[in-house]
Amino acid sequence: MTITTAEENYLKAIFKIAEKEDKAVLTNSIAAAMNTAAASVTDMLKRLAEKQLIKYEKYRGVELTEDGNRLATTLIRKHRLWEVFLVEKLGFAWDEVHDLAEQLEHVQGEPLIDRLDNFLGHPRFDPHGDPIPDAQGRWTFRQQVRVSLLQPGEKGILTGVDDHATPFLQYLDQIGVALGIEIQLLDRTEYDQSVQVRISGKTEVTLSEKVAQNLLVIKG
Amino acid sequence: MTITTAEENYLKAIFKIAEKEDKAVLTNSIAAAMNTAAASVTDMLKRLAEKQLIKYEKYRGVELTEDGNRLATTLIRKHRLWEVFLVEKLGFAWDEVHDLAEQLEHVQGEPLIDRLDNFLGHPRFDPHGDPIPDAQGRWTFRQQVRVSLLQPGEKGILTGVDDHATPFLQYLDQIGVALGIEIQLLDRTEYDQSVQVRISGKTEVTLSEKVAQNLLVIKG
DNA sequence: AATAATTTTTAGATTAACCTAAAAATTATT
DNA sequence: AATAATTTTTAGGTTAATCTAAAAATTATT
Ligand SMILES: [Mn+2]
Ligand SMILES: [Mn+2]
Ligand SMILES: [Mn+2]
Ligand SMILES: [Mn+2]
Repeated sequence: MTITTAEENYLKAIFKIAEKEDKAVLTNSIAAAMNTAAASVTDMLKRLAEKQLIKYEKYRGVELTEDGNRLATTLIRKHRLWEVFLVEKLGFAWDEVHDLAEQLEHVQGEPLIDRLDNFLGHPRFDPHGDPIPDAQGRWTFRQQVRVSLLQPGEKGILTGVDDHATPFLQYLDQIGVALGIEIQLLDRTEYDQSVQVRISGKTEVTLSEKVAQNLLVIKG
Repeated sequence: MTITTAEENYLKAIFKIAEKEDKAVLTNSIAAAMNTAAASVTDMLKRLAEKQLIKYEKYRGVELTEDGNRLATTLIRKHRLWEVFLVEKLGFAWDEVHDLAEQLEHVQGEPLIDRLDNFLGHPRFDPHGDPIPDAQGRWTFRQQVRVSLLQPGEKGILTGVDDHATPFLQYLDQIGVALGIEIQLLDRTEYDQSVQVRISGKTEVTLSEKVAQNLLVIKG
């Protein structure tokens, strides 16, 4: 049984939606995530169910089977390892790698990804701070908190971003925010919930609530 | 106008056939090279002609246009650069990389291949000794000769192999033949045209005519 | 509970890339 | 030149992946 690129992409989308909300994943959420018509999703769900990669009940939504989960996890592993390669080895910026990784993740061949992992030194996080499951599909969890939830005086190390879109990442570059830096919350403006923060113990900048919500730190 | 993976593969096949024989490339040669039915080739030729990537005259065969030639050249460049990456960086053997490169060559994105080329140090030849066209599509030519055509006493440096199949490459590994080694022809047996050669000034082995025909050296 | 709104599925098409079998064109042989 | 053999194209189908529009099922509201 062979699995297509389209099928892989659906499995990944289902995995990511299920990650957030723990109910069954509905047709429309998938359609939204994949930018396809709901009818196309129904079509694909039938095929995936046929291949035992999801459990599908008409009108009730879907759930990944163990096989489906394993495939989705591997795909995410591949995507994130390629992103590390593109940034660490080829020198791409963190806002430039997603679309390339979307293609590279579908290249088939187990030895390839194992050797790539080895070449990169078994990285546990990708350039956006997202965890990379290991060859056995195990995840690394971290206790992260949004900058928007810090109390004045509290600080943390930036370990992730929630929004991966180019304009956001380039904005962060511009104000000197990168993974690994220290962010201290100085003050919060009640009116719009914007926050003043100190970056790396030096620069002070104001971040909108939206920006602060997309920055994830480990406190301390 | 977007180009599909299948289209790219046809262009490459046409390029490679045209490389050997200088007449127009016929439907059946393409069908043989691609392992598809002749009718499928005709189908594709119409599409490629529609896109101005080939000049196609019914029953008369095809020729690449300038656009088609450029795309085929780029595809070969990508294929061979990825092969260098897989061998040099990931440690694959030279007989293991072709199928992976067949997939990787279709990953879209100009900056990717330029950065990869740079990362690899602008290699001019792939792991099988085949030339890698540069970013402008220029080829490096070398004056190579088959070991089967050497005179007794003559020697050369192995710079290429004509057959890329795994069994052949593994056989070469086994007898200690690799790119860059010196091969000296000691004697030829008239009966079956097999040759005795000295490898790296040390080992002596007998090569069948078929093997000797697939080894390319630069004399001297 | 009946009706309205929303979500999901079905029905029917389309496109790329393949296929087999039959027809047409070209090339080789008598 | 006529016939036979070969090559190529056309005709007609299939499958995966998409779409729009209509029908059916579920959920929300009166
Ligand atoms: Mn990504
Ligand atoms: Mn990422
Ligand atoms: Mn190859
Ligand atoms: Mn090669």
